[in-house]
Amino acid sequence: MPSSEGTSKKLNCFTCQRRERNEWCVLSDEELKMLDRGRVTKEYMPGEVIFHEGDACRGVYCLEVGLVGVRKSNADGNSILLHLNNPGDTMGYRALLAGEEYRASGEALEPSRVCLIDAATVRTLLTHNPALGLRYLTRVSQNLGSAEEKILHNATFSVRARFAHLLTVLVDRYAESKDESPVEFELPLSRHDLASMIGTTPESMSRTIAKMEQDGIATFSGRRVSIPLLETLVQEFEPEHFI
Amino acid sequence: MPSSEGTSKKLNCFTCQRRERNEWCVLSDEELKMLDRGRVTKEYMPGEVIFHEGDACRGVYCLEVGLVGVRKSNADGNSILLHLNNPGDTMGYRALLAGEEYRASGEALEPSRVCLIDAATVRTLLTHNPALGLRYLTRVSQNLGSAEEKILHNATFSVRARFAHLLTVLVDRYAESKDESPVEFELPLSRHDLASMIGTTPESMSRTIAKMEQDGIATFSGRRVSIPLLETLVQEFEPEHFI
DNA sequence: CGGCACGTTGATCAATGTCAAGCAGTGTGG
DNA sequence: CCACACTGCTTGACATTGATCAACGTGCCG
Repeated sequence: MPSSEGTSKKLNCFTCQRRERNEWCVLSDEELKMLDRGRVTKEYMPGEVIFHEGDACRGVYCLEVGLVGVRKSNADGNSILLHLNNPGDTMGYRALLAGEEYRASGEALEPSRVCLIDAATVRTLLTHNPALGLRYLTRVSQNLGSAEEKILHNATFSVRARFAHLLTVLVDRYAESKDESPVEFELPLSRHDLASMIGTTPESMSRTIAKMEQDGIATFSGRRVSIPLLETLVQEFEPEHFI
Repeated sequence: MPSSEGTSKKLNCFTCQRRERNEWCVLSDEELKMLDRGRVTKEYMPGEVIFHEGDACRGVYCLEVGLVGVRKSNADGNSILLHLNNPGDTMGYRALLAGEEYRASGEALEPSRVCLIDAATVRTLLTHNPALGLRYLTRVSQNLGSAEEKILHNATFSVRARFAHLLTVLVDRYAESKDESPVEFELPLSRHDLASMIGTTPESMSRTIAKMEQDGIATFSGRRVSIPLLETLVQEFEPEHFI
């Protein structure tokens, strides 16, 4: 699904629709010009790696079209899927801002178009426009909050509760409407990737799904999900022990 | 152990020894004056809460003396210990920078002296001195890296491996010297808190400790630990499967 | 003394990982 | 077109981990 909107012969940061949704929205025209000069756009097919854990930071990646998964793995070959990035999202900024190497890998999960903004350019923009830094400061601080939330979540919830939670997040992001019942939508992930998002195995994932179907929480057919009542799903991880 | 060094009759940000070790080191004299005006110092006994999860952010806390644990808990009453803060460390900046409420609580684990820098003051300093913002940007980005590391770590390692890892971290921070064998030092935490740092129960903690003693990894007597060989401890979480 | 927090230990059980097999769908080469 | 391999998913059997519940010892403090 390349270039659904961009029949634009010349793609650039000025005409980029996504810009309103990310940090670059604070840039002046002058700075946008600089951003555009520091940009290299590339297309990736599913499975292709955009940046790799351990690599020196090349800059900030800006997703224009597609879906990108951010993975992190340890020495034993285990890995987890930390984030899903949608069009408009930026990636790789953590490494740049921390002055480190990438500590996770970015991999296209759908055909994607990604712009790389050169590290030197981003650094120049950061010193040039303090508002950009503050913007990132807010963003990274919120990310840190979410990450710490996730640590607690993983430590104290069961696989089933974590999956229920993940499902509601996916509904929020990928379902057309979450107001009608049943809510139906297409999972953007394989079973394996679903499992690695909640830190479990594909086998446990499969069993959890089967059990939740039995309990009438949701029905699964391939990647198609139907949830009769969102409320029941939410109760899986929000115990309403108000007696 | 109050005021081990500060027989200074008048405690302030200029004479504060800790300042060199945190973000405030980038401030000018003028700005330091502002910092000092926005400061309120308070002492806490073990168990006392310094800031509380869910509270509106009052500012940034600066630990001068003592030890503070940062806890996060969920609706069911489970909780984990996210960080340990030592003199010179600052706390609560995540909430301020994200523009959120505190999402964790700070609790004195030892008698502590803590300065609170008023939120408005910090915000003024941030807009006034971009270097401070960049400093925090680096800091928070590194924290985010550690948090994501921890997510992977918790998801893929056993309780024993996680505890071994925690022990090496504690050795780094609290042992006099880690070059002599055996390494000996005093744990700054109760069994319960050790457990909540790696997301397990005190019972499992106890058993893990017992088993590691049997295996000759370390000996425990109350809070006193002795580690014959650091290398063997490290191997508990760094499998050297180079065959 | 009695109560209480802390730590340990035992017994038990549920949750989850591991290993192995099988099945459906898909593409490939003969 | 078929045989084959391959991948993703599911299922079963089993082992292991770790949580839970309960009991008990120890030291501390009123």
